[in-house]
Amino acid sequence: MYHGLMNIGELGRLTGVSTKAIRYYEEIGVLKEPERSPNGYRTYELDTVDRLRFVKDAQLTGLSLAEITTILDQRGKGESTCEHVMSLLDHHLHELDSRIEALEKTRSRLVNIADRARKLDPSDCLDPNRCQTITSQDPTGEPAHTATAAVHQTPKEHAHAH
Amino acid sequence: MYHGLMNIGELGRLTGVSTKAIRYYEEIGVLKEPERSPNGYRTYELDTVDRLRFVKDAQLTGLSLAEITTILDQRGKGESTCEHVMSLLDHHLHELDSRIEALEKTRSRLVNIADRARKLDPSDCLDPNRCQTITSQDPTGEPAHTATAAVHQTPKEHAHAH
DNA sequence: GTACAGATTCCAGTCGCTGGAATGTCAAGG
DNA sequence: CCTTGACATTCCAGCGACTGGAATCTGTAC
Repeated sequence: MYHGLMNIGELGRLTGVSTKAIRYYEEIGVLKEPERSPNGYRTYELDTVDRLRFVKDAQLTGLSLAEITTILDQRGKGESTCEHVMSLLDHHLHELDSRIEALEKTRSRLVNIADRARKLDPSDCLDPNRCQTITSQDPTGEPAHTATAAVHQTPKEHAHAH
Repeated sequence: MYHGLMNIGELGRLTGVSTKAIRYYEEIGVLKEPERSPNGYRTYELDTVDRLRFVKDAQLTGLSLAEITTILDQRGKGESTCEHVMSLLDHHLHELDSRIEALEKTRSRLVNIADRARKLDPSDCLDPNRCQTITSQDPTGEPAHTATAAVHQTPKEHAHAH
């Protein structure tokens, strides 16, 4: 403990990252391969904690693991990457904005639909290939198929988010 | 054309869904298997257009294909599903809200970081396992690791969105 | 000895598709 | 008849960021 060496479980506990994820990071090159103790266990040094936390923080800002890896790699070569990081951040700020915008559009669409649904005759719901609740064309005349594209670019969350 | 039969490309053109996606929908049971013409081509009837458009619209509201399938299936059995749909919609409204909230948190975090970065000494950036720009703990004292969880539940969009 | 925790590997699955390869079909034009 | 080209078919692989499980080993405690 005081010697600054640990194996994967401890590293996971310190960083809040699952051992599965840690091994995965190693596999895709986010984390470099650690030393192994004679029994084959991975042994990490304390600074890996920092590294992993960096990864977590960078993810939090919306960077992909691939992008994080490029940052880490460039840094490893001793090059200043502030500008690199800044431009990535800028890029992601814009992406975030458009994602938020798309979600809000979806949200208001959903609210509209729910409102309309509450006023509908439930017996209409039996029509085999239509559902008033969802399918109905807006009386506002909004063309469903141009509006469609925007939100298509903002797919779903993964199932493991639960 | 006037007989209301078409093959997959035409269906795709009418709905704005790729042929790949259509076959995929069939595979996972969103669309039932169509008739085949003697040459083995799928032949769709006109009402499939409605059905596919329903799928698109339902996706727009944030429903997963699995959920859409349950709606379609229940409807096929002639059961009224308005309540079912409504509760799904309600559920997704809440989900949407928390996703938007998470994104906005991320956004403001990002803006903070960028602001702070602009005031930093670039030479600090060479420290091997830290990056002032990203890693630094907020002086506001926000505990990075509780804040972390929320956004972790809102993973990234897919690369094909471009 | 015998649990039990924790480590290792590999394989499969998630979600909603997309891309590509290898092959077959059909209509038009030379 | 042959070729060209646009369509169709199938299957296999991959994206991203993991998670879950199986089968197997290691290490410690009782």
